[in-house]
Order: sequence, then C-alpha cells, then structure tokens
Amino acid sequence: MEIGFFTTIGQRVKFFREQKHITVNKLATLSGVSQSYVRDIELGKKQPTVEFLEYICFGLGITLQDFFSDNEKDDDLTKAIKKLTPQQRKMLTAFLESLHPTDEVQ
Amino acid sequence: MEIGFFTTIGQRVKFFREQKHITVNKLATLSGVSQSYVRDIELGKKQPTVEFLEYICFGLGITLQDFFSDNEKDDDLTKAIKKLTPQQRKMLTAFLESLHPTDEVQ
DNA sequence: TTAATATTATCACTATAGAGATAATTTGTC
DNA sequence: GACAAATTATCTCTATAGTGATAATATTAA
Repeated sequence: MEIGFFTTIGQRVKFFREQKHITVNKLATLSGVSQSYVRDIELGKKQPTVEFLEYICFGLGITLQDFFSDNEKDDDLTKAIKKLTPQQRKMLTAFLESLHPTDEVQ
Repeated sequence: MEIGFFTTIGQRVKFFREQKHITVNKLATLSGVSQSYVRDIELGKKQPTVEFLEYICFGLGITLQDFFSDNEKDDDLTKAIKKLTPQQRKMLTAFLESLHPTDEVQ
C-alpha cells in the first residue's frame, strides 16, 4: 500500500484507481462523471470540488476520509477499530493507556 | 465533540469554527480566503474545491482528514495510534486480532 | 493487414467557484 | 440615546470547474 503524505489529489486518485485495476474511462463511469474530467483531475489540470471528489471516491469504493488518510496501514487499523463494540473500545483505550502511561487517551 | 456522519460541508465548517469561538470574518482571515466565501460555504451556497477547503481547514487548525472523520473520538484514537513505535504497533495489531479472532488485521 | 472496440486526448462551451466592494446589521462603549 | 468598530449580507465580475462531442491512439480479433 504505502501512499505518501504529500502526494497531490491527482496522484492519489490515480493510485487508488490502479489499485482497482480499472481504466480512467471505467472510473468515470463508476463515478458518474465525465472521462475528460477524471483525466484532468489525475493530471492536476483541474481542482475538483469536494462534491465531485466524493463521486470519484464512490467510484473508487472508498470514503473521503480514506482518500485523505496518510496511509493504508492506518486505515486498516481504523477499520478494525470501527468494528469494535463499545466494550471492546474501552479495552482498546485501556490498552493504549498502558502503552502511554503519562498521556491521557480518549 | 460528537459531530455526526451526515452533516454537510457547511455544517461541519461552522461546527469546527464555533469550536474555536471565532467569527466567520476571523476564519476567513486565518484561512486566507474572502469572508463572503466562507459565509457561502457555511450556508451551502457554494461547493468548495478541495484546495480551498484545505485553506479553511488550515484556518480551523485541522487537517482534511480530521474534517472528514466521522467523530473526534476516532481521531483521538488515531492520534494515539500514530504516536506508537513500530513495536507497540505490532502489539496493537496482536491486540486487535485477539478481539477479532476470525478477521485478519493489517 | 484490416476492421472493430475500447481508451485517451483535445477543445469549445456553460455553469459556478471565489474575490472584492459596499451596504446593512450587529455589538459594543461613551 | 449617539457614535465607532466589527460582523454579516448582498451584488457584480472574472476565472475556472465540469460537460459533451469528437479526434487521436491503442488494443484485440479475424
């Protein structure tokens, strides 16, 4: 995975698209936007609105939060954390506190 | 904190702005964008580009990832997780696996 | 090779993002 | 109350986001 922190929007779109092994054309169709637009985004020739980047994220099968997260590793952890029940969540908080004795977590 | 999942962009901007106890005017100055623009965003009358939402997030003192995260609780956990050393990270992974015996984490 | 099909590139057009100026309104302080 | 300073509302204008049509290029099959 490993997508860097300082990549551009276009680079990130392309990265996630190639993850899915689909063409610009296909992504455009899945997203419900024009092909020329997806192309311009990837090339950095257009600055997408949040609204349209959301469409593209939908086409990519990810959320905006996923899109802007620093790396996929963190995302997997986040996803795992979101599956937790409230009780398990408390256990996790306690666990993290045990790793950071001084800091207060949560 | 507790900002909901399905709020609009404008509602989220306003939420974070009021968290900071600053005016629309001040946020615009901090963000380096016009006051009328921040106003329109909050009212949902304009759909900001990612680029300009990023400016506003800077003015709010948060990241785009923070902006799109479902709630602050998750963010605190994420922040705590990011402080971990690689070894501690492995411990966390093992911990999460112990909570989800069937799923594969990481 | 040629034909058929999918993908990418280019370009002109319309809608709207974003700025800037200023009027209206609010929030003080005297 | 009146006056000053800040905040918000409104409006016009320019730059650019996003589309659609089509040309160019690549891919596959026969």
